[in-house]
Amino acid sequence: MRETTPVPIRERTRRLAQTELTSVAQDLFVAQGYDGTTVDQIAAAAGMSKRTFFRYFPSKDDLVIGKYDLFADRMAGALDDRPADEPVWMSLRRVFDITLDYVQDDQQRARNDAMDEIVRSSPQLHARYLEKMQRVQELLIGRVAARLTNGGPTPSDPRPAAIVGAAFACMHAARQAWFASDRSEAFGSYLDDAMGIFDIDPASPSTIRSATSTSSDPSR
Amino acid sequence: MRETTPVPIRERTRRLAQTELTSVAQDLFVAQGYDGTTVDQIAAAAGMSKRTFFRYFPSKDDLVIGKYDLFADRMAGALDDRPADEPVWMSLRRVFDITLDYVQDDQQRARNDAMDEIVRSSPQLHARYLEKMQRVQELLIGRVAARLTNGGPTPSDPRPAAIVGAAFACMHAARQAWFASDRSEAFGSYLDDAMGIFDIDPASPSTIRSATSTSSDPSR
DNA sequence: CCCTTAATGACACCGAGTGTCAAATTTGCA
DNA sequence: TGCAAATTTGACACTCGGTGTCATTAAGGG
Repeated sequence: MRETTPVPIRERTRRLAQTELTSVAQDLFVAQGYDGTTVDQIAAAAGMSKRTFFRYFPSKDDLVIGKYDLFADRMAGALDDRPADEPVWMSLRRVFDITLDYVQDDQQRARNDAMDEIVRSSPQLHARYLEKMQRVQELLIGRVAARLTNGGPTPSDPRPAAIVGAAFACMHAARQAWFASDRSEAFGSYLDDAMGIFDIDPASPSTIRSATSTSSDPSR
Repeated sequence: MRETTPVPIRERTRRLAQTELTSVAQDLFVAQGYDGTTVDQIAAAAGMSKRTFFRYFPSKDDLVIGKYDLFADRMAGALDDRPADEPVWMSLRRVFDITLDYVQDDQQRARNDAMDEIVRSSPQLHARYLEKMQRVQELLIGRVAARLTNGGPTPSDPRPAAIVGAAFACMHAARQAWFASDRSEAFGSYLDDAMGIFDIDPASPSTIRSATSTSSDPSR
């Protein structure tokens, strides 16, 4: 079928170096903290110079949060795989399923949790994590918008972004709650609970309303 | 009543210097961009040294996004002012009203919009903005949780965070849509539209469910 | 007017990134 | 295998954000 390697050898060695750096860096982070670890240390531990490190990662942050880019593509693909006539809210719930079986073996899971802990520990990293998630949402918003208005595009419609944002808020809330729990219950249950609050299909394509209603506050 | 000045003179001159710095910096930002403006330039333009700048602001970022801390207190206070028996979703909608009359005179509004544009232009700033918003939400989540479970506290309940997060997602979506529009319609209309998607009261205290339901995907 | 206290500036320093360029390495090709 | 081109790497210097230190200066209070 393919005579040339689908992933050229350049790229493969490159990724190898990246995973090596990530692994080495992670050990240093858990030992000294994120801010307490310099790029020089990481590079030296991986047997390269600081300058070379920045040829593999655009920044120290990206070593940690770069993986979320793959995550974005995964979710977008998962949404595309959902049947077009499925209610959007349900589709999003199903898309979040890929966050469940994202980790299979315990070895990988432990490393993943360690990285998440690092992200949570540094405000700097957490901020960039939120921004990455925002970008993920933007990918999905376009698709949701296409579903809702399967015809003439309705510009400046807040509903797609609201729906996707609300879904992510639910996922985030479930995640927080699950982390705070004893983890005896499945994460999916928390997700169902959070998203179930808004369990009616929030916006069926038939009930498109125009932005005309203006509510006033009676108690002011 | 008070013999001593409620805001001591030290603090007043300090704030004066801060607003002066903010004003000067903003001009430089619009002229050269955020990243293209160094702290040295800002400090020099305000007639002080770099070191002194960092005595007024902990970082260059805080000069821009520091104001959102006040915003957080405002919103928390606004939520406290809502009647306790009001549906939570409605209360949140009302809390967002303070974002509407946040800007009164056009002069201030123009400066505000310029700052928002700066925040939007820099990924760095945008990330920190999102993090600030997260902190605002945490303030509100505690209050919402207290409302929902007015009795025994239910730890690791994803619903308060989900509700608040969803409300903010709606506000953010409305904001985006409004900015993308021709601004002929009131921002409040967009907000009503976005939040109206989830117009049933999402979680009345009487319908507290436990995290036991586990949905399965029939189409898999 | 003096004395205490706070604000400031100058300086040195650190860490994240970036540009540059020569040396080393790898790859493709004969 | 051998050689030339392309790529990778390391070393160096530099910028910028941010911090610690300390002597100098300004301010406030009696």
